[in-house]
Amino acid sequence: MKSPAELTELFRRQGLKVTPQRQCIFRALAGNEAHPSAESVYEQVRAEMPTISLRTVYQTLNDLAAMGELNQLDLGTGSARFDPNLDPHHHLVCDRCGEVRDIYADFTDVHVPAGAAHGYEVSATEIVFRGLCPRCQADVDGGGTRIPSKPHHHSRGGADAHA
Amino acid sequence: MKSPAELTELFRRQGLKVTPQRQCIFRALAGNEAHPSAESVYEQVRAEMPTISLRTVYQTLNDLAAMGELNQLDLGTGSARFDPNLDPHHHLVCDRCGEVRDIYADFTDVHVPAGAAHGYEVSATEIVFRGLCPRCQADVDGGGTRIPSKPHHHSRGGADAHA
DNA sequence: TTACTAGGTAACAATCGTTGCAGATTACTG
DNA sequence: CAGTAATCTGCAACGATTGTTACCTAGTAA
Repeated sequence: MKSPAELTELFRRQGLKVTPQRQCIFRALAGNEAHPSAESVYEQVRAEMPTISLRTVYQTLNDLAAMGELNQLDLGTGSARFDPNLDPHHHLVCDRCGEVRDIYADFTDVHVPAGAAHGYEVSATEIVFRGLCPRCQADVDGGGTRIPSKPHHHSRGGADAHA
Repeated sequence: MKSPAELTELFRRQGLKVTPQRQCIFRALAGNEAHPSAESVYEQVRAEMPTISLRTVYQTLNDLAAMGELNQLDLGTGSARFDPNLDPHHHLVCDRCGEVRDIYADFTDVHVPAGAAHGYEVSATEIVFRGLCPRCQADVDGGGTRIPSKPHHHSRGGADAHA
């Protein structure tokens, strides 16, 4: 993702206003490798701007995603995750706490076998490795942060792992 | 997935009762390659049992998934999808209508590069190819079924594509 | 067949994540 | 510095899924 300063300029060029709320969100995302959920960004931003609304966070995150400055991921952790890392990469997800880590590797040879595409025009390939993070391997029964048994619902910082 | 008859026996062995509702759901899933959502299975089953509740469908699908007789997928289409196909395979998803198709190919060489696992114990690898199904390629602006993701609401079996 | 009982079912409410709205507010322009 | 359109905030609304509970029934023992 671009730097807060570059995003500021980009927003202006697009006729969008650069509000303190937005700048604060830009800062919260800069270099953020935690793949935060909207709720998580909200918590972080709220430390600096206690009156910001969750609605505004969603709004800005969606705007950034629409502009391609942010990737929105749905990894089955119950809520959308936002990834400022725009380089081609894949993910490693902890089935228990929902932590997400980036995986860099050349998987350009992974493609739909000829004849199995069913006429689809494939535009993206996503590879997700699932398993247990080291912390959860040790904490198998314990009370650590956990993804709700069944997918969907709840976050409370939970999805962002024991980060 | 096992046949309705085999599932019936399996449920009995587990001390679970085999009700007409469950058998109806077993039948709805047998050989179903549409990767239906709970709502979709509900619609299908309701044609035969108009009084069945959506709650019962969820309950049974969850039971089947817990027993490993069904795979629950979260492909970012807005709702969970259930896949009776237990053979190792991957998926092709239409970004517009949410249709899902199975892809069989040997991707056993796809793995987390040594040293990039961050200590994770990887238990599964999921590959999702995203793009546009042939129908949506032609129907780019039209009023065909669409994933509700961002736009307005009102769906009704929407996630199951123009099936 | 009949009565029993562990489970199941249906209907309803609640929860979580996310978005639609409406009125108050403010960043940018002239 | 004022005008206007874009934003912000708070809250209601929504879709997907699960909790609760009061009846109901499949499977079984008698």
